[in-house]
Parts: sequence; structure tokens; C-alpha cells
Amino acid sequence: MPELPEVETVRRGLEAPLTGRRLVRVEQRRADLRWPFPPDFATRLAGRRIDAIDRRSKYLLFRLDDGAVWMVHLGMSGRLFLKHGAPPPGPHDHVVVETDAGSTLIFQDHRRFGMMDLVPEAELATHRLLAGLGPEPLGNEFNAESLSARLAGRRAPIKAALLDQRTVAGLGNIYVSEALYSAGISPLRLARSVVGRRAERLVPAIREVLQAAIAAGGSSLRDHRRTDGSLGDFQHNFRVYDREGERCPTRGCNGTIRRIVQNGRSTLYCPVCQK
DNA sequence: AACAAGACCTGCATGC
DNA sequence: TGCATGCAGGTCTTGT
Repeated sequence: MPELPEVETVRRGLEAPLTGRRLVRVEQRRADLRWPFPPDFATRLAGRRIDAIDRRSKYLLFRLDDGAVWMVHLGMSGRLFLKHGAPPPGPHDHVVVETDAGSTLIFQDHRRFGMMDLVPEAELATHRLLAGLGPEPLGNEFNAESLSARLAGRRAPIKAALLDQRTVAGLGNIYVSEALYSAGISPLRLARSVVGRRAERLVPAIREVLQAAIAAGGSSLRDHRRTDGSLGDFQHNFRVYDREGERCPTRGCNGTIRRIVQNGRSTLYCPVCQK
């Protein structure tokens, strides 16, 4: 489900209500998600205060007052809800956290591809899931030069290379299709050939689609919700994703949006104006 | 080393 | 109605 814009939407939804709040009760309702929880997870988290909520790629990073970081990945179907009081947990509510503000943070994930960990701050940068990540696409280290360098020599299609989190961190299946469309680059083009003007177009295309999606609260196709349960809006702004068979929205292009499968995942694109 | 396929899960839409 | 099939926003692991 969640790509960078959806995770950032969740982060923003939690930041004001949870920063400075203490976690007074932690209920871990099963032993594992994608992987087992770390040892003594609930005990270690209980009583801690949240000092800040950050994001790296699709990971949420809750900075705690004991110097640890609570890492959360939403996987495909994970949600974080903030509710008033202490409602009874529903199906797939795997972690329930009550705060000293009388609110409850609920982690719900029916597919259980999500994960959580507790990591000392000093070990965060070398964490096995974070160490290999490429630059943040909205940060200064992501530019045409650095992107070209990471694509150099790669024979995989650009679609697959952009889904690879070592190339750039945070893109997923929706926003790769949208960014390639916006940049006029075919998803089938070999990654190593995205240099020069194409790389110069692709970087702002990625930035702009992500920023627009964040501004819209992310995309809700099936699973994504904001922390108050409301839907994101960016799915209404898709130009190719989920639009197979529709007319290409580029002015003057008579192409039809096509769906192909690359590495087992749908790619949507316009065969006429993406080269 | 790079790349593609398989695996992990549940729920939903579709078609017979 | 019931059942099989395919598909879904991720990414680690395995095999070529």
C-alpha cells in the first residue's frame, strides 16, 4: 500500500498529537508481523516519551526519550490510526498503544507485511533495512548527476531500477509509473540509457509527483487511510496508474494507456509519448 | 554482480 | 451460491 507520500501523510498526521506524549500502555497482540517483534518489545516501549517522529524512505522513525528509535514499516496493508479513548481492538489490530493524552495509536495490518523494531539511535544508520537505501528523493542528494551514476551500467528496465530502493528511496509501483509518464520516459527503456536530458527530466518529475501526492494526503486505492481514518485524494490525479485503456491525457497525444507486467508488477504507461 | 522469480499474507473482484 | 483464479500500494530471499 504505502509509498513515500502515504507514509509521509501518516507521519504528519501523528506528529502534532504524539510528539511529547508518553506511551502509558503497550499491547502487542501477536508474536510477529513480517518478522518477530524484537525481544521485550512492549515492555521496552511502554513508559517511553516520543520526542520526534521522522521518516526515512517508507520507514517511520519514532525517536524515544531513552535514545532508542521505534521503527515502523507499513508493508502493503499497514495502517496507523489515532483514536480517542481506548476502543476495543478489532481484527488485525496487532499493536495498541495508549498515550498520556487519553488517545490510542492502533497499528492494523491484515496482510502482515509490515514490521517493527526498536533500535538504539547510534545503530540506526547501519540497520540492515536502512543501510542500503538510496537518497531521499525530496532531499538535496538526489539530482540528475547522482541518479545517472546509480543507473550507470544497469541493464534492467528503468521501471525496475526505480523500484529498487538502492537507486532512490521511497518510490513504489504507483509513483514510478506516474513519474516516468511525467518525464516522457518509457518504463521499458534500459536504466543505463537514462542519462543526460532524460535524467534531468526524471528528477523533477519524481519530486513533483511525490510532492503533489503528499499535498493530497496520499493515494487511497484500497488500503491507505490518514491517521484519522479519512481517505487520501491523489488517486483522482493519476494520469496513467489504474487507467488502462483510457486516453493519454497529454495534449495532442492520441495514445491509449497500456498495462504491462514487469517483474511481476503492473506498469501503466503511454506507448506513444513515453520514449 | 545483476537480475528475475518466489515467498510471505489476507481480502476483494471477477468469472464460471 | 460456491469455488477457483488473479490481483493488490513491499521487499527480503532464493535461484539463474
